[in-house]
Amino acid sequence: MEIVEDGPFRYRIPQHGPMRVPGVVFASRYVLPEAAGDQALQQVVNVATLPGIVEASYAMPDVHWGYGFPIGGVAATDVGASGVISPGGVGFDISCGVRLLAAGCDRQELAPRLQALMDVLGHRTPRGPGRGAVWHVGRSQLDHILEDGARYAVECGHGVQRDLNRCEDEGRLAGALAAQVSTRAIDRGLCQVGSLGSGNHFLEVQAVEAVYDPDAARAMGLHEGQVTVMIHCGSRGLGHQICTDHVRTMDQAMSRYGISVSDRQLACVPVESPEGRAYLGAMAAASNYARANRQLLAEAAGDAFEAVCGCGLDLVYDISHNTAKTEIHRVDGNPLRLCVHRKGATRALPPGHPDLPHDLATVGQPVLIPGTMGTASYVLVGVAGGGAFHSTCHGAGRVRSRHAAAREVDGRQLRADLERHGIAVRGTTLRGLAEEAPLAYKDIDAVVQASEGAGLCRKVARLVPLGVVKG
DNA sequence: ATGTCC
Repeated sequence: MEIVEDGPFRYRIPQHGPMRVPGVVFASRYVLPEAAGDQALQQVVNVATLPGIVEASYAMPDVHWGYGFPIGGVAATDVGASGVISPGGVGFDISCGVRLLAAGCDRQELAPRLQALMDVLGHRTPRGPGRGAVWHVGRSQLDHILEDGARYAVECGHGVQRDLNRCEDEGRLAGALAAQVSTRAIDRGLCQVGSLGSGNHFLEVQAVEAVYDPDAARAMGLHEGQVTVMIHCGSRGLGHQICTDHVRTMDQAMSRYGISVSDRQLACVPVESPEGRAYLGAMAAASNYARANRQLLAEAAGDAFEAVCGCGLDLVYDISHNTAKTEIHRVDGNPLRLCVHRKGATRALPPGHPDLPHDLATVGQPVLIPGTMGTASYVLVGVAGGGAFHSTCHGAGRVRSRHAAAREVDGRQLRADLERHGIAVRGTTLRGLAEEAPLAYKDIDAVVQASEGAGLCRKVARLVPLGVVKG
């Protein structure tokens, strides 16, 4: 495959064959080979063939192989030109995302209480595959969650209005259609509201190690030495089931719209079709479920801090990195209504954007980047002129399969190494720990450097782990 | 990511 270096941190895959647009990969020379090592770049090419795609099939520096679309992929389709929506461009974990909370204490104050805090957090945070939840709800309450997301959780007393001001979409994605969520998806969702899940999901207690942009950090409520909590999780079995259901529907419906794709995992239909509207309605419902999920976990973490440390947690921001959104963007000078797929990619709105909370209007939108377990995480911010429809990376990006990582890493040794570095671990299985070993991921510092170098975002702060509750 | 296959 031909790849042309177009500029610093920017590579292009020229349009060829059935591609409707070129591929554009944001990466450094250091990060690119890792992306090219698997099928991810072929997936960038495959996405470029989808009906209605505009500008380019984009890949962020953390790109890696995924279901149909690469993880770390961004693709926008022109809704008015029969542009398509594809569940594979959102991912199985619909609205998977990150919430960052700022604690009212610094790391020195926390140090003598860290183990006790981790014990309480470990005890109160449902995790692992299957059942277990902070909030036990019935069918009618679940319908409200699907409709109103974190807003409903706050209405029920699980948080305060300020939380919603610091959530993407104010904690509620409009357009949810509970009727498009199958009974099986509902059943899976009932017993998981307020739970981490497994895999790379986690709750981490961190400290702000470095501040690169003091003004932005101050506006976000962050300073050097401060303790933070990062929660990374999604829509659990409910979102997974919705993806499964609608991929099947679209796979069967595609040919009626004259669409054929090279990979069945790219199943898609026009945004403006009954099947497209059904998926987007169900996807919005799962998004709201994920946002309520993070709201409930944050409330439980705040209770743990109050009990052990005598201080609370304030929300910095909550943002998803697996979504499809209808947005207006200029393409070749013309404003178009686009369906922007971000799969393992984070929206990064620039200063002055109308969707920002008013107290962050001049700062830009916080972008929350979870690193690999035991390494750093980042707070970034959107910048003016950001490419890929104002998108950036979402994390380190996997470079080794779970299987390979588990084969190469001894979970017991890894846990001992983390503890030796002062990181308290409240984990799940040792195998689960081994699968998330740092060697299975790209270097988060290199990914963030490439994202910033490509002009997609700017660094605000670097966070280091003090303790981790593993999903 | 996921009651890691209905």
